[in-house]
Amino acid sequence: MKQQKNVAEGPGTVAERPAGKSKAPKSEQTRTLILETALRLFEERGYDRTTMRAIAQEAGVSVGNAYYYFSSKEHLVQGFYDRIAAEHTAAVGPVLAGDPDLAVRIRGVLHCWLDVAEPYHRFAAQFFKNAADPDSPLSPFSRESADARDAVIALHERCLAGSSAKADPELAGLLPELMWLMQMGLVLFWVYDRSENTERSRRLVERTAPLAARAIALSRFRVLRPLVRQIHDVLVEFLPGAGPGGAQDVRSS
Amino acid sequence: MKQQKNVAEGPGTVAERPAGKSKAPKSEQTRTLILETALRLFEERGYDRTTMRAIAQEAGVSVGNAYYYFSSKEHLVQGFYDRIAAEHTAAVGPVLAGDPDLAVRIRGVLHCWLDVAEPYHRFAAQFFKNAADPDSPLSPFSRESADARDAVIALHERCLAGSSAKADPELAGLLPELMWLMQMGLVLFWVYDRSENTERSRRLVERTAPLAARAIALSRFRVLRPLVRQIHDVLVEFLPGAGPGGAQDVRSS
DNA sequence: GTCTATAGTGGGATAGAC
DNA sequence: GTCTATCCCACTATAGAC
Repeated sequence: MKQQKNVAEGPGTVAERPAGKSKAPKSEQTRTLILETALRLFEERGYDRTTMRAIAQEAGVSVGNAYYYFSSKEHLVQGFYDRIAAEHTAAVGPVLAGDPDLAVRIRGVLHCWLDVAEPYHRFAAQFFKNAADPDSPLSPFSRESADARDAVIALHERCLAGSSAKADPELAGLLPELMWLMQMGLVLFWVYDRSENTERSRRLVERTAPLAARAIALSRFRVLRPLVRQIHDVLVEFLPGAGPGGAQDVRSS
Repeated sequence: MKQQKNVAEGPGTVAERPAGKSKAPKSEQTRTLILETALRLFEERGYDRTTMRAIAQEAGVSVGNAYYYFSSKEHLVQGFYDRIAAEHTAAVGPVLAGDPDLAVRIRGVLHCWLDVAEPYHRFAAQFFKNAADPDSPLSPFSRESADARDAVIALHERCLAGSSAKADPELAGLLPELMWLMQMGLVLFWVYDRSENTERSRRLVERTAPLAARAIALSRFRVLRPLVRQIHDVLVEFLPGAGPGGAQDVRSS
């Protein structure tokens, strides 16, 4: 496997430019081709064992070209994020339109995520360390992830809004973000989950969803008033969106 | 601080030298030299920017030799773990012997950790991604970290045992582990903390310690009985030590 | 603006001689 | 146990072809 060897004129993919007015964005095609190839290889052989060389070769482009579109190997993963988020949003529709019982709704949303993410579990586990890097733009707390984060939060907002449960009014506004945090916890568990078909993650959802729903319902009880207030204050101070200045970057300012 | 350091087992450890002449095994010397050099450089320039070549050169050995003693760059970090744990245990003594108020005790234990860890913050932030890798032996959930984990849990056990607070009896046995989880959460926050002198992490402790203490105290209330029971069951099923079979490896078995 | 080809840098890790 | 030499890979640089 010396580097001398090259594709020796790859398959005549592409070639002819449509003469005239065809606005076929070739760049977009190439970009997509590289991304799809990368995600496929990631899924097949894992993140670490997929080299940029392999991605380029498999896609029939040069390494330089791959870097032209994606400035690092990590950037390829943003595509994975987007895909999973889109699939989750799509899959969660029936749940949000269905049963108003909060426990059922929470369980539904989280289960949907597990279903959508299942095929990528191996890849995600290998890749996770990169996402956990505080300096990485791929960290869920990074400024670059703010949009994705907000989308998830909005989803949980719909989940809560459509439910029959009533929370403490003071706490209510923070609950979507709190649910986002819960989901992050689930993702963490899932990434470490080695059980068959990530059964344990599913079971965790099964057990914690009703628990969360009950805790939310209980938040209106008088005995709990001081505790709830304390929790509220902590959340306001330390959660991403709610802090003073509404910081975009969560990294402890 | 060179002689007392006996870190883990290496190639030349414990070779039952019928002393006579107390000659420190050369291998152990080399090993220690490499480790100390590495930790110094990590602290000075961060994990990523410290190359194995630099460590070897600074220690006056070859790269191959460094790898002879530490099979990867990550393995050098185990020494860092041990050191921080030892320092924390030492520093926390007065707290455990002091005020029986639970909030004060929890705050004390966590603040101690922040104090001890402070000098390593830069390094830890850079290194964190490696520790977060589910496959890494340095993950807090790995089998290899079980001993360190148990030590921390034991510490929280003393923290709770010496307090005047009374928790729900069913929950009480699980609290030390729950506190470990809380501490892991703090570490996570701390690693992402970019504030001056990690002030925000300190503030988080200040705010959450009384909250945790109150929640523990409230766990005995009648209204909360079902919720507490649910929480108890979840913890039993999903926490490291308590599960069926008492799994050592936390990775969702 | 898109893309190829090639050469090179630097770092983690390893093989095998001594 | 220790070294030197080398591998492999992410990533960069560049010069030019379409």
